[in-house]
Amino acid sequence: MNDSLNFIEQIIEEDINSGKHDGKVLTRFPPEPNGYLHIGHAKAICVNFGLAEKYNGATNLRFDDTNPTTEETEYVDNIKKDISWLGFRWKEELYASDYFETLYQYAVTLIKKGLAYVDDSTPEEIAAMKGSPTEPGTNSPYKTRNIEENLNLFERMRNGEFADGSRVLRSNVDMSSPNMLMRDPIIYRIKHEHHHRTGDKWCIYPMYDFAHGQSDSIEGITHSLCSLEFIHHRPLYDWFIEKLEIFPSKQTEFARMNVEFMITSKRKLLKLVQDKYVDGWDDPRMPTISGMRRRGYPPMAIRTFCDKAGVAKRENTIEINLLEACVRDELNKTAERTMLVIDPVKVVIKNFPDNISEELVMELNPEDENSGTRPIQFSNEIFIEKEDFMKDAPDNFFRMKPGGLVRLKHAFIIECTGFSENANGEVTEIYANYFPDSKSGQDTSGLKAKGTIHWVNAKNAVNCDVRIYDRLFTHPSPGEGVEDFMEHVNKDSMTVIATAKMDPGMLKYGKSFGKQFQFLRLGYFTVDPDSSTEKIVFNKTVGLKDSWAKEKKK
RNA sequence: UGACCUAUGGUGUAAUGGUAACACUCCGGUUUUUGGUACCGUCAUUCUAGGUUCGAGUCCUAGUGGGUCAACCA
Repeated sequence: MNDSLNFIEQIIEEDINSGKHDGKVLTRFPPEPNGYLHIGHAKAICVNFGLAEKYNGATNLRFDDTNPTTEETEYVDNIKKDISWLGFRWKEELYASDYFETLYQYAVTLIKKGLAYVDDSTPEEIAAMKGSPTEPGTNSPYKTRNIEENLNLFERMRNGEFADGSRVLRSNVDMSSPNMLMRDPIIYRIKHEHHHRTGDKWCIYPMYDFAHGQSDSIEGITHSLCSLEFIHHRPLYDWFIEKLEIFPSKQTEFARMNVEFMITSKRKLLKLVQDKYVDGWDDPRMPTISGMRRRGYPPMAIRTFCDKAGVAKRENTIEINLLEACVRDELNKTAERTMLVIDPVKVVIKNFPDNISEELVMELNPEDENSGTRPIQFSNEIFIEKEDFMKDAPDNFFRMKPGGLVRLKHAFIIECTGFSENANGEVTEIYANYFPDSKSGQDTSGLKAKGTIHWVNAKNAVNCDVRIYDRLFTHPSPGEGVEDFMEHVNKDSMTVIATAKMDPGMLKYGKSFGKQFQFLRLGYFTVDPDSSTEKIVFNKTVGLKDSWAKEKKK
């Protein structure tokens, strides 16, 4: 597809070429099971799984569950569902908590080497001794505690003899390091908490820095890919591997992907849900994977998007245009076409016989020769889109206008002969004549219609709900330049339309959640789980490009 | 008064010391029974100052801008 390599691919190829790890590539995706996956995670998933796939390697799914107070099994299931939906398969499903005993022994090893000590200081004291980015820290009075005492104390920590927060195990590195993370970081803390997997077996839990890299090493992860914010952790990551003399996994950092009009902060997302600005984590406006799924974004479109966004180390904000282009591109190839009228007005075709209907043929997807067709019924009363008719139309308006010709998609050319309107000047009904010899596919009329519009047979049309979504935020970088990001929430991000008309044959898709359609000339839509076989609810995924909208502005 | 990362069109990513390119957007056009798709075209780019070199977007130094780091979170 593209023969230029990103910087991680270059590293991997160098490693393969030099015979490192026998040319094997093993990556990992390490979510903490305390929230829902979002577009940013999708990027990390694509990078980790994608690279492994490209280099004939594999990827472990490892839940980073070292903090029992925030983690739940419910999230584990959703995370697995999201990754699978994106189309990736992990080699092994693992948990950092699987390694608690090994990690404990690693800590003992460190203590025995004089590289870790039990600190009785309070959290406040430890913070004070940390120093600041510009000032070195100071040594804890417990830093010189002897090995025997440390071993004894650490064992008693494990045995539950001490209260939460009363003691910690710290690594013995360097309190004067310019890297704050090297200033004797805490590696074990006491938490008398129930863990979602280990239950009440443990009351001490390792910190991220003493779990993540070690887990990588235990699994034999060759390339541990993470976001840039962890770059300061790398010296520590390497330090533990060196001192513990364990498998040398290598951490490589790349920049997180930001997307215009989207937020990925767990706290902010939660606020939107709790304050009911959206209808749950899978609301189609949410940047969560479950939200995008419900919105109708195809998994392949999300993967293509992440690929096209690229991998590098600088701050970036990807235009939402690119995501929507990927979605359209995918759906154009795959979505079944049908006609639906969102804002209907009736057209009466005066020279078409009443009480009969004519069966016409509609192609399911012009981009796919094998997609087939479906029959549709034409009669003397149809609905068209209100905005496809203009009383006083300019020359560049190619749709329906008095005295003008227009093609009804898959049907006939009609000529508008008049209309009626109410006291407010709103058009209530339109009149037309059709040309029997202008039928789609067998047109012998010689007539030319500049425009083609979609329609629905009014004689048997049924109502459905259509939910139209707009951006969740009014600013491409929500929260920028204002005190509270909520100031940028778009209050009109969802419009529910209950007047839409469709062919009754569509009712059979009432339980086909996620089924995708292109409503001709309107956009891509998908069946929402709120649907039933009595009443379908469609979510608008994304509109078609609309060059008429641009033309109108001129 | 620290350390680390980073700087290429509007956006993102390439160019691995040798003609700055690709995608999306924008704008214009061709085709079209979706004002969609497809196709073609236009505009537009190396933060600044020094240095090394026959030659620097690339290497070096300094500056400037942006980002990150002081949770018993991950």
